[in-house]
Amino acid sequence: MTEIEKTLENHQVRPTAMRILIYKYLAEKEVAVALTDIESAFAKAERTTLYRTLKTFEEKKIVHQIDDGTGISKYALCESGCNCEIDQDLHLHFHCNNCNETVCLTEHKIPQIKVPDGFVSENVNLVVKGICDKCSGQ
Amino acid sequence: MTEIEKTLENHQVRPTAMRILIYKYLAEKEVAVALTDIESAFAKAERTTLYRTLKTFEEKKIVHQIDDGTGISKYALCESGCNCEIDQDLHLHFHCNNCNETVCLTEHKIPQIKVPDGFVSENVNLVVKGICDKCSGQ
DNA sequence: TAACTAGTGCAACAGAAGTGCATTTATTGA
DNA sequence: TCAATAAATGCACTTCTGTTGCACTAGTTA
Ligand SMILES: [Mn+2]
Ligand SMILES: [Mn+2]
Ligand SMILES: [Zn+2]
Ligand SMILES: [Zn+2]
Repeated sequence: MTEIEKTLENHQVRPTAMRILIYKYLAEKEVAVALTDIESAFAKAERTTLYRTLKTFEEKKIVHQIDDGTGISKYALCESGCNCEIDQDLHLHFHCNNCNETVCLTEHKIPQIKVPDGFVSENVNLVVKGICDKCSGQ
Repeated sequence: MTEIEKTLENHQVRPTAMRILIYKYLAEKEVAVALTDIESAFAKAERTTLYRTLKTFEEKKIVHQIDDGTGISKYALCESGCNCEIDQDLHLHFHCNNCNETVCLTEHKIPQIKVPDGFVSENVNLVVKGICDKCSGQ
């Protein structure tokens, strides 16, 4: 049993061939991926299967969904520092206006946000847009 | 010439009947509105007209678009404190998980966010989700 | 092995966003 | 004032993303 298979089972996800492939793909990418990205990477796979795999991964906290403001859902593996389970203390995301890629900045936590009286904050989504390290050329 | 007509012309938007109505609608609502909201408020109007009116308003800085993470674009009038023009110093938005409405918290500015070396921050989108003042009951 | 459960493939649908083009309305200037 | 021009609107259609229903297959369990 491989490392990936163990990881999946730890999250109560049965390690099917497709799931292992998708997990590998996500692990190799350093950026958040959209469903269509996976779709074009696995031309032979069915879109629905990929879709449901992502949903399962999300539900079982293997990946977290990212709303980067493009209108397209992105997904990235939850790593240490992700803290998806507790829905608190989340990291921020960076979307590059040049290469259009979105990355997790897991080491950058979202600061405490004050809201007016009467409002109850449950969670926070923070996306910084600009130029990423690869594109800024430095 | 009414106040609204003046406002539209100040932004280089010709004050047609439809535009004035939509502006009024936006001004009366305290929450951010989606295209479909306007659509149902003006049953007789054409969706494309409403769509293009919002685009024009956005382009001319009469409204700002809000991405609240629901996947549906919302729009709200730019007021003093909005600062859309300079794409900096923006306010945060609050999305209620109960009533599903999104409001501008114009008085609440987005704090300065640090990004890693090599990354250049151009703008920031911050959405707090939770329970709004009306729904929290206090 | 039989019964059951989970995963996959295929088809179809829904909603939002966007485009092309003809028609109507408003503006301009001869 | 009226023709030429430009802007706004209405209608039809398309694309894209996400989502669901259902039949079939593979895997698990008793
Ligand atoms: Mn992330
Ligand atoms: Mn706002
Ligand atoms: Zn980039
Ligand atoms: Zn509410």
